[in-house]
Amino acid sequence: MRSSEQDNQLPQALRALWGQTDPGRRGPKPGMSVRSIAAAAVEIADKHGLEAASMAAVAKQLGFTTMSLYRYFDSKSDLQAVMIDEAAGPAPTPNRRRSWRGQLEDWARADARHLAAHPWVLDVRLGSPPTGPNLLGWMDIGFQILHRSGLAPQEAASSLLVVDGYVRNHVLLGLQYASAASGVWVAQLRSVLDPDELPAVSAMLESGAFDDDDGAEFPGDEFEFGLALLLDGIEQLANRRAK
Amino acid sequence: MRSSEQDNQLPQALRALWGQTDPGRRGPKPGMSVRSIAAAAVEIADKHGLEAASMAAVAKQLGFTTMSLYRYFDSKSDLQAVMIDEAAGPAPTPNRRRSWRGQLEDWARADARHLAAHPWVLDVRLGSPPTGPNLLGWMDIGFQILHRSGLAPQEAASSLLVVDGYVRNHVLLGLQYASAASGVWVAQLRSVLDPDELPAVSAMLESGAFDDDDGAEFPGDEFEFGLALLLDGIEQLANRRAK
DNA sequence: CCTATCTGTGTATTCCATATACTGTTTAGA
DNA sequence: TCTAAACAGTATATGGAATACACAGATAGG
Repeated sequence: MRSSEQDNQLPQALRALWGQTDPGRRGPKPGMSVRSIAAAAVEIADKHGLEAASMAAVAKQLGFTTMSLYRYFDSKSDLQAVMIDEAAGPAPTPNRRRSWRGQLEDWARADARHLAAHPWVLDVRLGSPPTGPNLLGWMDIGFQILHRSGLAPQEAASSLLVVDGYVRNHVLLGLQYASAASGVWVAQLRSVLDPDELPAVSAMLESGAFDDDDGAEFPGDEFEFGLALLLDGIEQLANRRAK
Repeated sequence: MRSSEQDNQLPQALRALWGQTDPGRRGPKPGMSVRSIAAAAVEIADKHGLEAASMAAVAKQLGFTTMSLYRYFDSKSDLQAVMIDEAAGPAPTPNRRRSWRGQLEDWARADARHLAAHPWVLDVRLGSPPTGPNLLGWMDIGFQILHRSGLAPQEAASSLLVVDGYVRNHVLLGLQYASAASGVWVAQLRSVLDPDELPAVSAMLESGAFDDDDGAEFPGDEFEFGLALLLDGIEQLANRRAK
């Protein structure tokens, strides 16, 4: 029981991230910090996946006991919320020379690179929208860019979510389809698929559209294809608004 | 060790779904089936979330012991793969009167309704693309629709993935933002945000773009907005192809 | 200086996925 | 018809996870 008044507060760990530290400091100084713990957890997740970042593993990495972490985080899911913010890092600054569309493309590519570097981020299921400084920083930059496109606030918000959603999904699917197991997947399907029942998928399989093209840089052509699709749509809307 | 020859096979549970049953039936008849187990698990997940669908809980629901399930599934993640297929159900048949664009809209809306009915589906992290009959059925219908748009196979595949990704993300965000906790989230942000550092997010907050509009039907306007954006892009591409 | 307050520890609980060995059943083949 | 192989479901055990709770020592405000 921390604050019995109104429990609509942010979790303690998140408040710490925003520098909100209640001054009543009596006992010993903390030996760790919310950020340092999250950083250790990120390191583990980067190396061995989200599952490996258990409370015990993180604590061990820092040389403390498992339970010590609970002085900083109410629960593991709070830790993960901060991990995500930590992994995101500060938002990229847009290149002022470029058009809003170009800037939004850059934003999306940076987002994609970040997710590709920390794929486990996609495994974390948050119960609420982001509340960490870094993630809100990304959001802020995105809104700034779209603001200049002339879209109404509502539309800008929706558009950014669409772009972010696209990026997340693309990276996720990329991990699923383009992995080394992709050839395996195609083979598995072939062994089981009835071309009469699922003609379109079968045809797609034969067309080679699903075949491995690894060795491609990231973000690659597929990514740009979909992104352009989206931005076409947004631009069209913005032009309509401008008239 | 099941088949030591080539272990690029589908997991036993998935093969069972496709009716591939190796005939050597000697012992007693199975008292359950891959589908019935998955159905029970879906029921639990629908009611109490994915976490509640533990092997023990599912087995208990069916009146068997935990370990009995391992006769049907090699691992829990296999179970979840089948759960997703089970929850998806058969793909919707497109309305032949509508244009391909209209049919694709319908497809996306059906997808959204399905996900909203089984939100836990979004929590399942699959290591590979779908391999179940129902999900491939959805895929097939989607490809059929896009085939009629005149897009090349590669483009059709990408486009469908983009649409599906959009739907998934929209539902996910919908659960996060539009939940009853949304007002809470806005309040939390207000308590912590510095309008000088994050001007665009702050402005967005004040503009009311994030305020609760629950009681809205699903899929709602937001959904249609983004979907139209996407389809505009796809249609443009298809027109370019048609020329 | 002393005591409330805070940090980190030790221990225990509960839940989970899953390995392994076992019991009993069915049926193919002799 | 007999019998042994193959199979269904069970019992038991292991190791790992999150986290509750009570405590030991440190620190600083009064």
